[in-house]
Amino acid sequence: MASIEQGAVQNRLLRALRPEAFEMLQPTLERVGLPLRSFQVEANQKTGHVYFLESGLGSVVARTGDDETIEIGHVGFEGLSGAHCILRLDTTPNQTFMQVGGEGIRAPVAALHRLMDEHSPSRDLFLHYVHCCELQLAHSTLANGRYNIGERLARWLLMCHDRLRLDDMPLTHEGLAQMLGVRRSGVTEHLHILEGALAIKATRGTVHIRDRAKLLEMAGGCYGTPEREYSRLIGAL
Amino acid sequence: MASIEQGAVQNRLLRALRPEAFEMLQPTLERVGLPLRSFQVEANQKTGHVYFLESGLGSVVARTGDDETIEIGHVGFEGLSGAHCILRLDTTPNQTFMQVGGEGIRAPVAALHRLMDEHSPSRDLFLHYVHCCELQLAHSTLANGRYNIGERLARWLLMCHDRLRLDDMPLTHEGLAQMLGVRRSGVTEHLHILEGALAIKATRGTVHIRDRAKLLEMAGGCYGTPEREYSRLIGAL
DNA sequence: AACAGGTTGGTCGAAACCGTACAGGAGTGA
DNA sequence: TCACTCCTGTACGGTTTCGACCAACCTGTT
Repeated sequence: MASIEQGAVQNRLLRALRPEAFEMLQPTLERVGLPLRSFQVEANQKTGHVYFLESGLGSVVARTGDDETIEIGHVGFEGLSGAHCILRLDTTPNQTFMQVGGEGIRAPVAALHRLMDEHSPSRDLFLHYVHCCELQLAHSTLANGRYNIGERLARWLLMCHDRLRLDDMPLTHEGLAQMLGVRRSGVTEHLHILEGALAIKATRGTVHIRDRAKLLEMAGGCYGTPEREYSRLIGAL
Repeated sequence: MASIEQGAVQNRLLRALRPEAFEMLQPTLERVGLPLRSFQVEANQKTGHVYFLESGLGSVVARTGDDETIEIGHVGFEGLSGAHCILRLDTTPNQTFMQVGGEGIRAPVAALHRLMDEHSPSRDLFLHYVHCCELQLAHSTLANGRYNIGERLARWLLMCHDRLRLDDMPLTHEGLAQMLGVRRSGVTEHLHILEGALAIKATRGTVHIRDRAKLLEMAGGCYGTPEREYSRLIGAL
């Protein structure tokens, strides 16, 4: 296995590590493929590795007692899956899987903990990342409670666009509906509205971002705060 | 100021500390009153103390760019306000204030950090608490996205009941509406339904819990997961 | 060329929820 | 006692979203 150099890494958390910290982690790192619908974290099962995404999109999903589900977190090259490990937990009731396939770099949880124990700037970096996730989640709560489908959809597409860095995003209406927790045909309808405003172009299995500014406008105040906090604390994407 | 003894403390986090850890914190602790609507955390302003609640109920609220707000967290004697400090941040865009007045014990943030640095079981305790907050928040997202007002109201009353340990809870329809992010009259209507089911009795300014089991039933799967995780990780209430 | 499976477009009535408004009651202070 | 404020009950029309459906369509496989 070729060794992994910090300069060649896409993941923003790995990049944000100081070189000496990266060196500590480096021997334990391993590049892995992350195919569509593969799981990085299963509910209530011990998590052995954290996955620093290089490409693709991961979704963290929560489930209630009566099997309702919704997306509660979004992971791309700006983050990692398995954030509960940062909080010294080996299990969580939530699950994480790839919504859009990609690849990543994984590290054993023990190596992450060693780094956090021995290097406080790195510890703070990861803790701050947890805070960003929490903020993102807070704004999902806000979005679900106070905004309509059109605004939430625009927000979701923006968040996805941030993470995939592709104008052609491989997404289906059905997938979007599951993430947003709404009806599939509701998504279809609102995609048409966004398309009518020339913000996007939707074709079978893909959503093409045509005018990001327009999309921002249509998301209202629903998008933004967590993103600003991320760039303040961890760095611009 | 009389010194504070661990045995006499109501707060579950302070109680869960090992005695030697409590001793480290003890000289910095200070009992304070927490009147209705007082703020413990202001948005984007430096937080000097964390507040371990002894009684009353705190609400963490998020706000979007266009001034929509919603409750994203609930704090009572089981937790503390200022959880972002555990993540080594001195500010957060969210705010925390007392929804029901009470009292608490505050500690300087620096003392909290010292304890977390020098005593890893305490560090883990606080990190686990952050995880519980995150989980609670995740389920608020889920509730707002997938459950109707009646179920969300029942969930909120249960969470409040857990934290206040009072059957007569001082709450107004207006206050509930703001927390849930719905119309005031929607709350009135659903309180009547809960009352019709003999789960509660609502009088001016108070909601009386009459049949908690009934309330659990009416909340559906909307309530429970975060609470179970709290008792697993930190201890039964 | 036919087929199967996944994806999209669209419809229907029903239900939930909203914004707004107003009136009456309960508590509070002058 | 009166005036005032806060809280609660209730109503209205209008909008959003749901649940359930079906038809059409695209894409790769047989």
